[in-house]
Amino acid sequence: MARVTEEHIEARRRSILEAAARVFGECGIASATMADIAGAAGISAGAIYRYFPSKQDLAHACFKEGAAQIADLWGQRAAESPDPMAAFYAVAAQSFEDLGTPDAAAHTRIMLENFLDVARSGDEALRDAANSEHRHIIRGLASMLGAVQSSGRLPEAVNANHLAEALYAFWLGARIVRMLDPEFDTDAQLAAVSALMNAATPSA
Amino acid sequence: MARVTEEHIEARRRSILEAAARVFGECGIASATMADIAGAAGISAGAIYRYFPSKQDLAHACFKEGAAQIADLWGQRAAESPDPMAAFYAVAAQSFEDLGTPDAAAHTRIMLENFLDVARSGDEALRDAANSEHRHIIRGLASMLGAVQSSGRLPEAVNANHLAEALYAFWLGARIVRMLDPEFDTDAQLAAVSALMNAATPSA
Amino acid sequence: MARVTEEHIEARRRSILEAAARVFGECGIASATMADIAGAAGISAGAIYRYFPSKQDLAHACFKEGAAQIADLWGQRAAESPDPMAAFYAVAAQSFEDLGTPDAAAHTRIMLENFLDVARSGDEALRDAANSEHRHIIRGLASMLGAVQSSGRLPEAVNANHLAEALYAFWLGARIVRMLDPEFDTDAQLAAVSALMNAATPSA
Amino acid sequence: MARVTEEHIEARRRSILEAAARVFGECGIASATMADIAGAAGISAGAIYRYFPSKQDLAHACFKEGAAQIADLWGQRAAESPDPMAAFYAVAAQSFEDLGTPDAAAHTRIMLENFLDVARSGDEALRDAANSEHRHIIRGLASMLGAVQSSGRLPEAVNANHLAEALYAFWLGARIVRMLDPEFDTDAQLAAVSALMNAATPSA
DNA sequence: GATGAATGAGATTTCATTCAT
DNA sequence: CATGAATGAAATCTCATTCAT
Repeated sequence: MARVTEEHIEARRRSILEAAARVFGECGIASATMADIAGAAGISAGAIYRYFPSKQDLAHACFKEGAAQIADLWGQRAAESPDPMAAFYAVAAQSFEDLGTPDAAAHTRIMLENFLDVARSGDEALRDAANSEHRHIIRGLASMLGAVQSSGRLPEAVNANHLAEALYAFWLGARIVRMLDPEFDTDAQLAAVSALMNAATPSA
Repeated sequence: MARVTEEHIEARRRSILEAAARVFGECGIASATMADIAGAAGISAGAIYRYFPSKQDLAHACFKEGAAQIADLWGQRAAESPDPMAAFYAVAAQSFEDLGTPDAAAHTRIMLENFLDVARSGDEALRDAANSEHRHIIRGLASMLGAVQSSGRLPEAVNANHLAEALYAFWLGARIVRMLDPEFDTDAQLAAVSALMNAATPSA
Repeated sequence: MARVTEEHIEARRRSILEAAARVFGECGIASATMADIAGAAGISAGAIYRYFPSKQDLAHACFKEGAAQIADLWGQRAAESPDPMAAFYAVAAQSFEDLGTPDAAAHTRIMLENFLDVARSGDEALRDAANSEHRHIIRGLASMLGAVQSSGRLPEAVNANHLAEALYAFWLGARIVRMLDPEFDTDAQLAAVSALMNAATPSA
Repeated sequence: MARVTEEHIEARRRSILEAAARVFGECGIASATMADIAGAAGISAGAIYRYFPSKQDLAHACFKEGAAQIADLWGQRAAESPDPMAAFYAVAAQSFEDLGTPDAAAHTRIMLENFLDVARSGDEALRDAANSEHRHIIRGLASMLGAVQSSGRLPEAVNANHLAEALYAFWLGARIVRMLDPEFDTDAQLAAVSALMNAATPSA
């Protein structure tokens, strides 16, 4: 019985989280009301407080959820792809494409709102948490690029770590522009970057 | 205090705008109160309404102010620099550095909030306005890169327009990461990108 | 306090309505504050908004309540009285007397304020609604007078419809003067009108 | 010089009063703003305070202005008409017709608002002032009817004073209904009342 | 004497949160 | 456990009124 209840509780928690992500993404954290979220989750407003102590906490949980999904995406693709650079293109292309789906678009917006919150709160811990997300992805990218460089397909003159950072920044910026402008042609941009890297390859 | 000079009025308007940018940047548009802004501007809350019809309008004016400053920066640097690529590095380096100043940091945050607002409102007109900002800068970048390509310092295999878009996305993403992580080494990233482009230069 | 009975909710609605009528009647719709009404109803100001979407709507509901009471009074008396003219005197005397009670006085004031609102708003629909109230009562009066005339107790030279309108106007005007001047002797006036009608009766 | 200034001041006072009557009549005293009135009078908001100590006082002055006009109307017509009853019809018909003009309509609305104010304020003095207006007119009407009665054209069984009150109430009520419903046929009502009085005349 | 910018005191309305049922 | 009615603390915005110019 306890087992079942526990699962039930977890399921309820997830459904609230999903409803919240949908609503926060749509309206923004500040504009969304607990009643909206409760409605979207099919429960009463008061019930939410059994699962999350406050609206703020709920928003935070939404962000962590989204960040985890992104991290998964990078980690998984990187692991399963034999060609490191292909992994980057695959992940980037995938996440750009995902922006067309309402859920991923909502997560992008929540992520941005969270960045703003973190940037504004002087809270070092929050900042560190957010930054470690970036760094985690960047580290993955850097190790890919290191492998590429070792295989001679990236000139030694280029610092792999810094290029990884630049690619991450590109990926983040492109997601944002694409969020606003669906015609922003991220595939073509990826192709241009790819072409530039190929051209820079000595033997190519 | 009637019959005040036109300049006085304009100065008051500017001081409200600056106070608003400071406060909005610090707290976020939704959390900032008109009383906060009035306090920062050294006037009463009601007085603001003589200059801006609503909080929404005030926020919008702040955003346009910031966008205009950015546009100026790109336009000016591009015009005064003999070497096109140097202009990009200069603008990028300048704006990354500016993020250290409270004003520029505030404008970056306001810009992001505005992006979110625009993305959420289905308003096509708002969206177009925001996108034309991006495209304006990208066009400038693209013409720089076109010149670089004509002079043989960028392989023909790389599409200059798409690379310009990618560089813009990089610049936007880097600003955001840097906003969160002051140690994000944008100069080194610029150097890496620069090195990559040099390596790709045929004669190099 | 969830899962409250339907009756409880309806009772709460009524208590707000009564408090509002009391306060609106006392202070005027514009001067009365939602806090005043909430205080009179023994709840918080915010709670009112669960039952009425705005102050405007609350005021409108108060007016309709009062109008319904008046309409009831006319309809009921007319039906139960065998002698039509006696019904008019009874209704008029009753409503004049009621003006002494705080509730009826409040409703009279609210009615007047509503008349003003309607007269000022160019809204045809509002105007029609208000006018149909008048016409309903006048129609009742006219049919009474028609019966009187048929029985030979009102000269044919007098148009029953127009006299009904005049009596209605008298009734409305007398209510207003009496509202201001409690010594305005409406009973004596009714007697004078009655005497005039009797004198006009041919066979009398 | 002093003379001219004094006249100038009086003229300014009047123009403010007229503008206020227009605006108060249109919007209601509570909704009208001092800025609206100032705009209508072609001066600044602050300037009004040189002529009237407060909005409340200005509203009161407007009411007195309107009351004086009505009193003039009754006094004048009564004096100049040889046939007393004809005077009543003339005044009534005139004031009903006037309701079509914006100024008279505005005054009617202001009068009603003032009635409400007076009824609500417990102020005995205000109440007495308003009531003496009524009584003044009623007294005039009563003396007319007394003359009619003396000449044998009104049965002794009818109390002239009370009938005068009833006619006043009719006149007031009819003005209000007509204000809302321009098709309310006050002339026909007057004719019906007239027919009734004729029918009641013994020798007729 | 006139102006109109500024103030400051609300008023309506909205919600996150609590807690009786 | 869930519900949703109620609270209470803002926050935006409006104006009558004042007073420096």
